[in-house]
Amino acid sequence: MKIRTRFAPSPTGFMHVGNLRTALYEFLTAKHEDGTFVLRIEDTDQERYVEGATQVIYDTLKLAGLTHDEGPDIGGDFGPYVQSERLGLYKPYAEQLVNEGKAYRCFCSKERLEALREQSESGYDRHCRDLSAEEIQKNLDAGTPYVIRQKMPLTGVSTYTDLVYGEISIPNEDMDDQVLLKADGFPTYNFANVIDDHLMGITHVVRGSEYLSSTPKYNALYEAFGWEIPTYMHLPLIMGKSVDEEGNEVISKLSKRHGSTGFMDLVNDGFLPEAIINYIALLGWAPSDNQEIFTMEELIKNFDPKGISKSPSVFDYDKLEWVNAEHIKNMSFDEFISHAKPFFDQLGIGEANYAMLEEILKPRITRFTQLPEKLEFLTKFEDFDLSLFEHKKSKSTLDSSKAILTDIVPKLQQCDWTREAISELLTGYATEHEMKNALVMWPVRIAAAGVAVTPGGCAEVLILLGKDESLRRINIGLERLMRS
RNA sequence: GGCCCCAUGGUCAAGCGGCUAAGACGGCGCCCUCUCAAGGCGCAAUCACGAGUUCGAUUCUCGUUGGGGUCACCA
Repeated sequence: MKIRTRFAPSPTGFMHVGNLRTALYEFLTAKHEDGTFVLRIEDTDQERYVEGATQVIYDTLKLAGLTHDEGPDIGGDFGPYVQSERLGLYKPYAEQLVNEGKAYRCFCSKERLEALREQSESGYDRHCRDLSAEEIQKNLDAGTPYVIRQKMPLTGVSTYTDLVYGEISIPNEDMDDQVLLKADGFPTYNFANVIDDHLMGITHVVRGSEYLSSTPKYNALYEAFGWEIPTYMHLPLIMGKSVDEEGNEVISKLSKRHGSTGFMDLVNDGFLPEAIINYIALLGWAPSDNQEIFTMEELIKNFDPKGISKSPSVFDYDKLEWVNAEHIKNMSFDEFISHAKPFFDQLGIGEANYAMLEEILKPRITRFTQLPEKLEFLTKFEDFDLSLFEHKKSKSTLDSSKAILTDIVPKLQQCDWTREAISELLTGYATEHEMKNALVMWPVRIAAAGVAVTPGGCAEVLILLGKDESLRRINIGLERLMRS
């Protein structure tokens, strides 16, 4: 039988990386076995409805490369895939269980339940579980609102096997008679979930470990209907580092206060979707070899639930940054340029120097959003501190700079403006005067760029600036040195 | 608090009764080098604690401690 997994998010308008990782593992579990990945929108919570939130889900999945095979937008044989369009479907199932004596109507008021919860620390007292037929009829006649609860076993232990955590056992007495149908006739989340998963033929339920202890409740439902229980795969949680009021570093479940942890936030910060996917795949899972950089195809091929760990893992921005840089380094020339072009355009950089830009920038950025800052010297040139000309390691001083620039400017004016020619000119000058390259390169680069740090060396800086601008800046620098 | 789960360096982690306890990120140092990166080399840093089982425990069992999750007519 083909594996079928589903991603069942609530449209909240925000896709947390934790949810995204769950979706990723669901996707990988299915695709590794050539199975089917289903998208189901769980939008039954009217109060939390957010305009356009469903679109955020589609956009995120598309950008992340988690393409679903069935879903509200593309259809499939098990629709509808939006829970709000399935609302009428659940009640008959609940009533079936009532008729079979596996569930019952509970007429208890919310006030009673609340009071109950306050005094006894245990759950519902099963007050309505054994009402007589007369009592039930009386309540029905009186129009008392009711919910439908499932009769849970009173004694014994429920056990199931999770693919990640192994055998999990829960004492039955700890399980409440769970509500299946609410007073408004709508199903509870748990109930709808089981019905939908069964009706949609879901074989593997992949979800966060917060469901570990409530899974026996789900199983009780499958059993009541005589349905096959799916394979479970619970995932360790993703944690974040933050600082508390006292300034101590604390580690807790990932949330908004841990910076940008939404997928779209990360993308806006310059992280590549494929790098984010790569990184979160590694959060809580390790391949059998030591591979760290993966394409989606490789993830699909290598994914194995055996490598999923049980303990929570901390989201590490530094490692994400590194993964992102690796993906950039693995890009082809065209890929690199297509990502960089918007920034180049913005800075007015033409295609002429693309080849060189790719070469010098690729190993120097970890995110494309750093491009404007790296190239800022091209458009911004102010009077800089002359001490920049001093550099111990190159043995560069104000005097040496003055002398070398004076010598070099006329030669540069005659020079062909190519990388090779400029390099040859400068190294040739150094050799001729028995100087280290550094001594002559340093002042030229500083004078032209006006900043200490540039991507690429002297020749590259001069090429990027162009002959006129380079000479203009170098002359300004030289004049300032003369005056000092 | 009850119940469930988890526990290897700062972080991600390999390990599955015998190892000098992998690897990666980050940190530090050196090399390369016209700056900064990239790259190369190296260093520091981990089995939470206590009992067992065993010839031998990071590995198996129990307990302690710590962490997380969960206890709705919310999803």
